[in-house]
Amino acid sequence: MPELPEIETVCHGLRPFLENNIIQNVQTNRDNLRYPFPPLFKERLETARVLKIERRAKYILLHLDNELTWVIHLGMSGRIRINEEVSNKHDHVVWTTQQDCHFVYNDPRRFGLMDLVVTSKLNQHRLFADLGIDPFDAVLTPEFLHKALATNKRPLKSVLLDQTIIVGLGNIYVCEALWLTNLSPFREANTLSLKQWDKLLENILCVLKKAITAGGSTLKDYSQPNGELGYFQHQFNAYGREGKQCLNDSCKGSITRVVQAGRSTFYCIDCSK
DNA sequence: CGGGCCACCTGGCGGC
DNA sequence: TGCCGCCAGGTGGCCC
Repeated sequence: MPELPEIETVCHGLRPFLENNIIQNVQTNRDNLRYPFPPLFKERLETARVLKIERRAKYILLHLDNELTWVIHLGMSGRIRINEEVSNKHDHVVWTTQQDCHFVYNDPRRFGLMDLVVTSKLNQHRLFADLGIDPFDAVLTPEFLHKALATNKRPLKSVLLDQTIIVGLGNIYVCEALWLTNLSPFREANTLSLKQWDKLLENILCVLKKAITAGGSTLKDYSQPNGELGYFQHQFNAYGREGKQCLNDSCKGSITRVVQAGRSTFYCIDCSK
């Protein structure tokens, strides 16, 4: 479930049950997700208090009172359920708090990861050292993008997916933001005017905000930790709409699916330039 | 070095 | 039914 809006939604759902609470009874049901669990994973988490939960890029950071940060990434299929006692296949990590809340990390494909990192050294950690700018960071401006990509001939689709430039966007929201801006995913980054970067950034922020408000997008399963569905998928204009009519009022075209850098891209050939 | 491709996993779905 | 191929919200290593 994991682009920026979905991670934001998960953080939001976890806070009331985890922040200021003490972790106990951590149980791992296998040795690894994408990577092995770090040494003493269970021991270092148990009795620690969660001070604050925040999102960085598509990572969930749980800052603990023992100078460590619990890093969680949901990969493609990771989910966290709260207070749902039924146990399912692929429930890989289970934990509780002293307040008797019960948490389950479920991840069929195991592209997710968990790690424990010294909080003061987070920025140097290999997962975070090369990350680009968050879309909601004021440092990210049209002027910055225009300048930074002035000689970059890569297609916009791959530039926007590149987490070393802007973080948080994934396949869905890149397709949506480009469609909203009438920009082709094949358009070379260096050919955008400052005005076009301005429009594109505005649409990126707009689509992300709307998706967060909607609780994220749910493609196959529950999105939010409380089991509620995210419902932004009902507002998709491009993603998953192959063969359907373009929703741009002044356009008679339809949405095409192509494979770009190994991933599906949905766009309108007629009105995206 | 930059960038494209493919692997990492499991499951669901459509077609035959 | 059952089997097969394709597809899926991400990342990172390898190879040119």
